[in-house]
Amino acid sequence: MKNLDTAFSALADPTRRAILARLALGEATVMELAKPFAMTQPAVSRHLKILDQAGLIVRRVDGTKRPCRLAPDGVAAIDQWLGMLRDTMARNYDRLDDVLAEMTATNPKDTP
Amino acid sequence: MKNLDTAFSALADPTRRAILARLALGEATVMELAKPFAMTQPAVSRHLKILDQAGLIVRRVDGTKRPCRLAPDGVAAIDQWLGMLRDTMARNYDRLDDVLAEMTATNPKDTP
DNA sequence: TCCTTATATAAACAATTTATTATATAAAGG
DNA sequence: CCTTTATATAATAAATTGTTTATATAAGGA
Repeated sequence: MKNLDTAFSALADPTRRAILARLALGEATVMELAKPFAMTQPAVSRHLKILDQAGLIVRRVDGTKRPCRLAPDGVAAIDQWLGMLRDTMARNYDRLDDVLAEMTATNPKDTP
Repeated sequence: MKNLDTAFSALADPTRRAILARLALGEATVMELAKPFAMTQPAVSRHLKILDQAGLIVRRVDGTKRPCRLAPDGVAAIDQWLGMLRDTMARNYDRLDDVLAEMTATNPKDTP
C-alpha cells in the first residue's frame, strides 16, 4: 500500500494540512496559497507537488496559473483506512473488554 | 494544533500503521509486535513511544510486560480532522461546482 | 518581440527521523 | 541472590525532509 504511505506522509506536515484546509474552501492558485504562509513560492510549489502525488489535490491549467483543488477521492482513501481501523477495533471490542476485565482482576491499580 | 501534528506524523510511517492494524485485533506486548516486523526490539519500542505520545495507543504494566492497545480517542481525533475537511468541502461543493462550470466554459480541454 | 506574471526545478544545506548495537532496568522464577 | 525475560534508553550512523536562493519555463500583454 504505497499510495497510503504517501497520503499519510503528506498529511503529516502542518503546512500541507493548512493548505488542504484552505482548499476545502475552494480553488486557489499557487500564489494565493503562498501568501498566508510565511514561506517562499518554491516551498509551496514543493508542498503542492507532494499533495498532488499523494492524490490529495488536483491541478488544472488556466493560462500561466495552476489552480489547485481538493481531490475528494484522496481524502476518501484516508477515511477508508481509518474506517478499517475503527471497524476492526469495534469487531474486537468484546474481546478487548475481556482483556480489560482480566487486567483489572490481575492488577487493580491499572484502572484507578 | 500540536497534538494533531504528532498524530498524523505517527500515522505517516507504514510500520506504525501496521502496528496499529495489529492492535486493532487486540492487545499485544512489545515482543509480540516486534516478531512479524523485520526489525529489532528497540526499534519497535521507539515506534511504540511515538504512538503513545501521539495518543494513539495506551500501555499498561503486567509484570515485566508492557501490553499495548489502541486508544480510541486518538483515532477519533484524526477522524475528526478529516471530518472537518470533508464537511467544509461539502459546504463549498456548490461553489466548487460553479467554478468547474466556469472552467469548462473557459477551457473545455480541462474536462475531457 | 520583449517584458511581466505565475509557477516549476535545481542545488545546497540544516534539521529531523529511523535504524542498529550496546547497555541499563526491572520483575519473575529458581 | 542469581539468572532469565521483557522492555527501555543512549550513542550513533544513514536516510529523509523542509527550506532557501537562484534559475528555468511558459503564457499574456504592451
